[in-house]
Amino acid sequence: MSENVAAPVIKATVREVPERVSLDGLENKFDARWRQEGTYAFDRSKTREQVYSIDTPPPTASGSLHVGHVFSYTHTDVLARYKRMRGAEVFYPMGWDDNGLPTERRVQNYYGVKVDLTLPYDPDFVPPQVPDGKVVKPADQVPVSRRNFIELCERLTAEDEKQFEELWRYLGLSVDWAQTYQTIDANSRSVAQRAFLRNLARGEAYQAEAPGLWDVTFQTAVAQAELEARDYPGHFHKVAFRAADDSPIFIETTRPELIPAVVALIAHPDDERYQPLFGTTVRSPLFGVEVPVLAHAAAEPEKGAGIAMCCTFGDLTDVQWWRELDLPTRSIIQRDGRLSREVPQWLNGDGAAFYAESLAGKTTFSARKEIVDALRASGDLDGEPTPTQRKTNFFEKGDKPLEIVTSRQWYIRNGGRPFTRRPVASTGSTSDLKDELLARGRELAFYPDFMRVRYENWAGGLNGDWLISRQRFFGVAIPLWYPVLASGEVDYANPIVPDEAALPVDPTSQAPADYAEGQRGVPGGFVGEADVMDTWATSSLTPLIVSGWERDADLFARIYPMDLRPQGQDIIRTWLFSTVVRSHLENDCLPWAGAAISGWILDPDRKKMSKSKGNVVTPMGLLEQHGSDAVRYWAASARLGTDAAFDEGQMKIGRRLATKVLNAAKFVLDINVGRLERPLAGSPEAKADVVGSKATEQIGTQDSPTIALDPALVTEPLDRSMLAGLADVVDAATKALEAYDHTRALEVSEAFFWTFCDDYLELVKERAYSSTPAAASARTALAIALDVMLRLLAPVLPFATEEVWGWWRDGSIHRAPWPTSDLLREAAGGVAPAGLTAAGHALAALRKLKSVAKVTMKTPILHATLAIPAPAIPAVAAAMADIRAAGKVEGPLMLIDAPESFDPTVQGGITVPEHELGEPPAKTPRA
RNA sequence: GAGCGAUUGGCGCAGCUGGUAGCGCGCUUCCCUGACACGGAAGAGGUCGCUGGUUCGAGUCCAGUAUCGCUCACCA
Repeated sequence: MSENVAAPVIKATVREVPERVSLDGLENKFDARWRQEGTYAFDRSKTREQVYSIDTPPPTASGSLHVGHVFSYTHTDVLARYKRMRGAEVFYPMGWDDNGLPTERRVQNYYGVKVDLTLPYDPDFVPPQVPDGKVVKPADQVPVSRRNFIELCERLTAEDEKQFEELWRYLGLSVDWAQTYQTIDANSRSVAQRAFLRNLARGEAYQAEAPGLWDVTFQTAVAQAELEARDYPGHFHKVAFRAADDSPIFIETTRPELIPAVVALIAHPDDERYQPLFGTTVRSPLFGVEVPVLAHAAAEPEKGAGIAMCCTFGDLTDVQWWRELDLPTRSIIQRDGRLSREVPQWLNGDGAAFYAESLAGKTTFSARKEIVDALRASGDLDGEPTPTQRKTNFFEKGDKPLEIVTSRQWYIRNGGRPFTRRPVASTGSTSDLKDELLARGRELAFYPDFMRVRYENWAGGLNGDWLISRQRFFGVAIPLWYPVLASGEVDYANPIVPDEAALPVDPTSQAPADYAEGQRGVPGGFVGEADVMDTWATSSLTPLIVSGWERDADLFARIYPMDLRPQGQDIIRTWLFSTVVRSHLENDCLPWAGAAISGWILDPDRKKMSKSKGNVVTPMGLLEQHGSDAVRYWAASARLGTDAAFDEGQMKIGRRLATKVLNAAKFVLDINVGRLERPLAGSPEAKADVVGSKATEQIGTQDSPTIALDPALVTEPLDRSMLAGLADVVDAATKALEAYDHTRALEVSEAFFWTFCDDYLELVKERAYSSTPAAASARTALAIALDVMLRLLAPVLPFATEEVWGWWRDGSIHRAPWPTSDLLREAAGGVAPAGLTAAGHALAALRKLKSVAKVTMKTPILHATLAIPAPAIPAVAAAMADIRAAGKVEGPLMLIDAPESFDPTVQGGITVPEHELGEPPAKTPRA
């Protein structure tokens, strides 16, 4: 700082300052200008060290953006603008997550179509016209090929995406709109398929035929990350199994409809009640199936009767027992959630007849009723079912409890099961994958830091690998085919893999190399994998998608690994974790250095805002009503990781601040170009000046419209003191933003700005108006402060600050350098910030006199005595002329030492002219 | 059941490495002062959830406890 060569003095030319300032219309005005001038365009000639790259969350395209989006995206934008002003070349893309179930459902309803995998692609397909709001019943939906369906998805989401972009532009996100992607576009599909194939080649992706959680509504397997435990009412049924001697063994179950699928009864090995039964068999009620009584440590003696019925499969504990005790498989629940239509082979006699007659093809709900009735009739039900409330796993988007069915699925290793990777070059590591991923979590910077525990909880608690295959249509296809053997059987164990150069591929409509389409589904031919990947399997690759992985090596080297992932706290276990997994497996590094986690928006009742509650405000309406700067101010007032209330009051404060910025700037600039210049009060010319603004303006035109931001011109102690305070603010704001604490930065900047307006501006006003030598000091200090304060506020208030910048500076403020304290400290010349504080207190004391006397502030004070703590006396004395002018003190103003008090107070009172006091206001009692 | 946050004037929040509380809104009173009435001035209002402990001294550190929120686990 000390050795710096004096920077050239900035000379600004004031072009035009509007007569009336306004925030209205700034959003569209500057969106157009920024677009035209490419203000936020990414310069890809910059090196990795110069680049700050952001892995922007792609919002779900099929739906609408809500206040929560505005909130969290503003956080990112504030940071992006800060980094840009700090000189970084910011890579700030925007994606649209149009891949997956939400889009699929929306397209299905919007166009009234459904996918039929057997149909060929029809290039001339025209979707049916569905009137707005009409819902086409599934039976009436037009079947289309998957490729046609995907085209419709792309068409519809393109419209949504246009609207989203409009909103983001209006909000002022400094995104480079040339850097956009969709999670279903060809590049994303290529990246997703390529990454999958590489996982496959390295043994990190595998398929397995296994029992897993299944949603019967969407008829797809779901992953652990998509589960949601919800309260679900049920009943305990006390049911008798029979031992060899016909004595009853009571179990308790909430799912009696699974009795036909029972494979064992299980109790804890130490449970003395059941120890005699271990190794024996018992008969199931109604069906008379003999099942063993077994011991397993996972059985809990306190739960229910202490002995559990193990069925294939009622829950994940059943799966565990089935696996560890090597039990047979007796599945009766089908993929549609109904009991199988054929009588299971292990049933016979009366049991088989009962099944055929009363249970086959029933939903679990009706089957349960049938079985309970039958148990009651047979005397195997002890007492009546007792209601209970339990937690059950649901698919987060579903509304029926998940069932467990056995199916062939694809998995990617994520540490949920023990796995050791091949030693990797960089570390030579052969540690367990879970440990490696936990280490990655420790390596990643979380803002705020406590969000890390969510990662650790999740990664540490995984109990299975990541299931990525979905039995859906709109998604990235799993890029595989399987040979069909001569027998007609499909050889899943030996998938046919496409060449990476051919990606993306759709195995349901394209034949693998060396095969002809005519060989599809015939012996000696092939079948295509029908499943798609889950949407997270694509979005876990966003850093690779945006950075041109395997497509644009030059770009990749400048962007990846990235600097920041901003995202919501709710998807740490999904998006954040899965991205770390993919990056770790593919690139052996973290995908980004840090993750900024935004909180929720709560409505005033402290409930999470949600559509279903009908309390969602449309963001565009909000922006139009309050102005984007105001809404951004509200968002920026909440710290990362903290939930915030939806608070329009805060937006009004933001608007007030933005308006104040315009007005204060207008004043500073006007006064600098002499537009407001006027003779000192009391001089003969003063009387002539009351004519009005026209005359004043004419005076102003005498001066040059050029302002020199020259620290050497700041000579008065009060002015220097103000700049010293601002220097501290710059340092504090910079430090806060470096720590991703945008709230703190805003707070200190804003507080200073108000002090600047309320105290400093008022104190120096008279001097700055005048043509005295000290006026130049005030004017220059005002201009220097304005220049710095505008830049401090620019990340939060991009529109108001850009407006003001345009009045007197060239280029965009958003490409201007972030302020440093050097120049300010130079101008302050060692004067302490406390001087302004003391003078401000002195002024406040004078104001208080008038306020207490209930007179207007322009009332002259005839004499006053200020008691000031001794250390502050020199500063106040130095600013005496300003204090007298601002306080309109016309008579003597005495300063005396008041060691007891830290604030200046008035002693002895003041005198204001009698006539100014007027009649004391009549005190009428209030109702 | 485990973990993580939060608990400060009516409301929304700050209080960094401990020294007897700050801001904004709202409220009261006053002022249309030539940057701004989308403004300005001055006020009233809190023993910082509770209980202990460390310390000369604790919203600030430690232990426990309560309430709220979230995350994970919990389907017999």
